[in-house]
Amino acid sequence: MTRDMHCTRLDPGAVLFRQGGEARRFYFVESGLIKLTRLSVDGEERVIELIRHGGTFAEAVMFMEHKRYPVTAVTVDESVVLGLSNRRLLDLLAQDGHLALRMLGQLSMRMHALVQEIESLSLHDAGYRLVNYFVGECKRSGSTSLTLDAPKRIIASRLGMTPETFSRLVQRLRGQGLIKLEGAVVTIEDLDRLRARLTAE
Amino acid sequence: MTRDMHCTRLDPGAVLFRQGGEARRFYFVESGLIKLTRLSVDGEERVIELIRHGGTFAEAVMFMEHKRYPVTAVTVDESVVLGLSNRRLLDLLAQDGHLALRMLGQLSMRMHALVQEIESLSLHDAGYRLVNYFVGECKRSGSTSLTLDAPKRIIASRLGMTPETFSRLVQRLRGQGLIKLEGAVVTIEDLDRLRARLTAE
DNA sequence: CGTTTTCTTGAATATGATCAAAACTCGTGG
DNA sequence: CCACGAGTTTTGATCATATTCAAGAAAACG
Repeated sequence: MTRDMHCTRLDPGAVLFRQGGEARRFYFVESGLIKLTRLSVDGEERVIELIRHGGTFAEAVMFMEHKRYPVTAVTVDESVVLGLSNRRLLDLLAQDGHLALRMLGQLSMRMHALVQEIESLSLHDAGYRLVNYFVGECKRSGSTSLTLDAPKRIIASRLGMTPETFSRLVQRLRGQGLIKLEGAVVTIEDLDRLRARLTAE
Repeated sequence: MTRDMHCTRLDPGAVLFRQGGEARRFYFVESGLIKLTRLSVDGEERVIELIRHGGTFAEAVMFMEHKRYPVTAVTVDESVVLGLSNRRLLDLLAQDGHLALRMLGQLSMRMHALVQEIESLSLHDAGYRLVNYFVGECKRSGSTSLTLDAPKRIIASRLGMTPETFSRLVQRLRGQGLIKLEGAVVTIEDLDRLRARLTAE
């Protein structure tokens, strides 16, 4: 009926919104994969975050005075997203007193992650960041292997390095017998030795 | 009476809380200057944010499940801060429905800044970040000069570079007649030419 | 298949870090 | 007022990491 809530299926490469555009709605990911990117003046693109099933994004912007998206959102895989208008969100917040607290919690987690990212970028080298990513993904899934669910060049950008560097570092880890790589599946061979790199060195 | 709200005067170098510590309260800065830093495993420190008069910090953490400070807070100058307990904040939120929205707004701004920082770190070089800082400070104050209100080594860390690099870059800008430096006061000589560096190059 | 994009590998380069030492600042006490 | 010492800043020389450019291999796509 109203247009303040709508569910859409999107092809890969579809643009949900652009950095700097007026923020009218925020999104919930039903399925698929969305990349949030930031463009520099000279057109370089950096992936800030990857959003998967169950994730929300752009919810933060709704509460700013100048409602402009700070990032561009583009689908990586075919995705189904639920969009909610600014207005609708405010209604929901009014109805449910706890929702605001839950959102504050969400944003806090997000901020925490961003702070970690900044630390990582300025205090650690690319090798560290890559290993940290592998170890982190394994911890999340509880498994000893992980699937790169986006093109490597996207992951590389997400980790703040070029595809070339990413490739070289992966090769090196392979050469040291720490990981195995079959297509998009990374298997950790020696998790302990990998973890050790994050503390010592 | 209760200890859920207290105002303190602090000498320079005082530690308000440490990264990883249990988050019991958040803070409001009456006067002075606070640095929020992040420590890497090998003890390197990176300044994430500088908080001045009127600023709040650590308010985000209150809403997370694992309430642990993600940064360390240390006074740079003598400062007066107001501390509010977790409990007290929740009371205030219950009383004032709009407060939650205002806080969401605050956090959004903060997140926006962090995203910008990540972009800046991965897409731009140190020279860009320095100029960007100068231009940004001037825009904020409306003036054509700015005072470095913290030791240069702190500013350098905030900008994600070493003191040495900071010093060298400032010298270069001076040599090009773009800025003037007298003690801690930076005067912009040629704002247009400085701004031009942020777009082109 | 042919075409396009992604990935890998190599060589050269550059930016910023590190190490080291000198110059400067500033507070303290003789 | 000057000397001293701790901390900060500047400057120089060297070095390392990651980027860039280029080209070939592999994979994805129609």
